[in-house]
Formats: sequence, C-alpha cells, structure tokens
Amino acid sequence: MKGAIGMRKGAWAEEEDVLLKKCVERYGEGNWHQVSRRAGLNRCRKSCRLRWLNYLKPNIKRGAFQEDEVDMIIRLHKLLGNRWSLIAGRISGRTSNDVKNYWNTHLAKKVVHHKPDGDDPPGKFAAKVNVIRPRPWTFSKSSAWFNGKATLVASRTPLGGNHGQPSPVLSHQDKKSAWWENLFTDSSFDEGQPDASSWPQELAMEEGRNGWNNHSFDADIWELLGANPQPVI
DNA sequence: AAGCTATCCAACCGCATCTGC
DNA sequence: AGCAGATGCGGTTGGATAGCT
Repeated sequence: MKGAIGMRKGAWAEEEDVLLKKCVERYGEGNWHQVSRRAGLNRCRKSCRLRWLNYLKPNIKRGAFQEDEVDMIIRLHKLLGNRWSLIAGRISGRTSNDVKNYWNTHLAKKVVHHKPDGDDPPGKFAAKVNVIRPRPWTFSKSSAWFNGKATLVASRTPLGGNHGQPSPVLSHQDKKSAWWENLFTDSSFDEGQPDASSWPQELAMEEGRNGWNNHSFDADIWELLGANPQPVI
C-alpha cells in the first residue's frame, strides 16, 4: 500500500491466512484497524480486508460460474452497470472481485450492443446503457425518518459523487405512500432505461450504513430482471 | 524443449464516502 | 462546518500458468 512503509505486500502465506482468520473471528468483520494491528501481520488494513472478503470469508464459492450465475450477472450489469459489489450481493457465494474478474475476462467481449443502423461489424460498440447509480442515503439518528414522521421525496440537490443526479432528502410532508413504494414504479423507469430527469432513479441498495438492506431491494428488482425471486441468505 | 502469447485471478491503488470529533 | 481517520468500491496491474508455435 502506498504510504504504508514497511508493510508486507504480495501473495499471502498460509500462516498469514490463519492469523487473519482468527483475528477477524475475534474482533469482527469491519474492525480492520484492530485486525491489522493485532493480528500480528505486517499488512495494512486494506490488504487484510481484501484478503478476507475475497478469499477467507466463509461460504465463498470457488470454481466455474454456473449458467444461471452468468445470466444473472449479465442482467444485473445491464441494470446496474459496474456496481460489482451490488451484483455480487445478488449472487450467493461470489465476491465482487470474482464477478468483476469474470466479467472482464469472459463477458465484456461478448456482451456488446450494435449500432441499430450502423455498418460497423458486430462487437465494435460496447453496451451503452443508462444504469441505476444507487447512492447510499444517510439518516441521522435524530432524524424524522427514525421517529416515523417523515417520508422521502425527491430533491434536485446535487451531492458529491452524484454528478448532479437527483438525490433524496428527508421531508416532513405527510405523504400518503412511503417512498419505497414508488421505487421502480415510475413510468420512466423501465428495464434499465430510466429517464435521467425523473425520480426515482437513485436507489439505495447497499447494506450497512444506510439502513437499507438487501431484502428491501430484492422484491422489485427480480420483477425488473424478469427472474424468479431467489432470496440470498 | 524453449520461447512466446493469452488467460486467469489475487492483490494493489486511488478515490469517494462515512463517521466521529 | 470542517477536518482527519476509517472503510468500501471499482479500475488496474502483475505473477502464475496453460496453450500454442
């Protein structure tokens, strides 16, 4: 790692894996500063995290991707773009790195769209899709959201990293339906071709900090994908 | 057998975002 | 509000290996 002077780099030894595993079990996944410091490994926290997520974490599936997994990757990529962590979250046992590598080595060349009226040979133009770019919504603990008084409405406030796309803000307006009920139901939101000017297209699908978990996301996306719901445990 | 090329995948890097002060 | 540290994500790199000439 840059800046981590004296830190070990490169391939992990078996002993390092054992130490890391023990430390994650002790301090918990997410406490990478503790893990890297106390594991007795001369590795930076980022390196520890990556090794755990991509290799040591239980339930990681190894081996070739199955047909249904590949199909799911293609569908989700069409919908989400290069959101590998989100795509991986839909495919049990696969890591974002796995999915990304598989895409780059197997699918990137195959999954292309042609110009409708172009003379160019097939495969020249990479897929150009309007992807959903979910960005986590954050709520303070004291917000109205947590005491049940608020619903979300769209705002045109551009936030960092959002490139001017609409972002949700909390509102105390007494809406009759909750914001999530409208997710994916906007008429412009159709099969991965959301109108850039319409709400909703900012969907918080990431687990963890935003309080929006995978299961909240599942219900509608499977309809969009035209697939049967397959809850990932 | 040796050399070259292509492929795969683990790991690194930079940046965006979140959190706590 | 602003800052620093921590965490997570996506793009890229590089080593190992398989396949080909």
